[in-house]
Amino acid sequence: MQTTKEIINELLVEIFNRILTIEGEALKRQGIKLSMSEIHVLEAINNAKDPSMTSIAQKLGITVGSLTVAVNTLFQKGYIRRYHDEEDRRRVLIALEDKAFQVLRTHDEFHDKMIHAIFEDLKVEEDEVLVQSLRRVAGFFKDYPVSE
Amino acid sequence: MQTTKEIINELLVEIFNRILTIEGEALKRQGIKLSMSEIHVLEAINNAKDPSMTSIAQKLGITVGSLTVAVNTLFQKGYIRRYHDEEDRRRVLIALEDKAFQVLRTHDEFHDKMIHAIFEDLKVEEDEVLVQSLRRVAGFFKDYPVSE
DNA sequence: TCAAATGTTTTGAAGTTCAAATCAAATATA
DNA sequence: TATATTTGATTTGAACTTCAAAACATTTGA
Repeated sequence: MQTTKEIINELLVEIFNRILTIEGEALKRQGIKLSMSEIHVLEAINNAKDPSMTSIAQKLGITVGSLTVAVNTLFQKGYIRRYHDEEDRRRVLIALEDKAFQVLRTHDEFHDKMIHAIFEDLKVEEDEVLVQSLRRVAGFFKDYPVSE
Repeated sequence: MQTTKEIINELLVEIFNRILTIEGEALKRQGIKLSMSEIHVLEAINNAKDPSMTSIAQKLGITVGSLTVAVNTLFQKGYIRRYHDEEDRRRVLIALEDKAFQVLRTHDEFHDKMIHAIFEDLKVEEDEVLVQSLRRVAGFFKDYPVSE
């Protein structure tokens, strides 16, 4: 009999990678020539209250230098544009092009379908205890200090 | 108010990455010069019923070629050894060296502590509904077809 | 003003992964 | 039994992701 810890461990080690693969393959099938990490960058830009390099990099948990590299290619491919903050011209702000919004919409649709399939299979949609527990787990990690 | 889907989405996109980072940093603090993916390879070897290249690569969801590369460096570093299956000399079997068992023990201890901290914080240890739900979620992804 | 701090980019290196080519051993078939 | 095919693994070259350190630009503070 597995303990809760072992199940959580399994989720962390195996499942996460599998989901990334599934989503990556979906992108390919849909003819979208972006990797999952590029999608994550676009998502972070989309959700950013403050769309500056530092702020987005922090959300993604990568260095600003790494983000610059990613943003360079996304710009080349026409998914984003850069502009300077007029208040502070050191700051580079990023905005999504229409092309990016389209891709995010398509990706969200797939993601929703996948989650929907899970719920259909598991019948957990109305499971209030699960919802509460997951919310707490998510909250826990959200606030967990990322030493740096 | 977030929906269950949004919470799951958050878990998938943000939280798992964060956990990988946390665990990776713990390795560094402990003076272990291995990446999380190398740890995953060692774990897969450790748990393998059939410790052959093909079988381990399949568990990890990577190609056998990629695993060969990983195994080469783990061998260089003295964490594993290779030998041929005497029944079928094409097959290469992998075994862990003591060094690897030590690292896995240390890693497991940290992982347990982390999970323990979560449970202490969340008080979900005896939450049977959560356990059942997580088990089903894990099971779902385990069987999800990885098209290849 | 100019030194320090802050925000970003560039660069070089390391790690991960894949696909394709190659090699080695086992199995099937003529 | 020879040899063609299949199966298991390795090698190689390329792409991608990421980081750290150096460099650059702008702002802020003494």
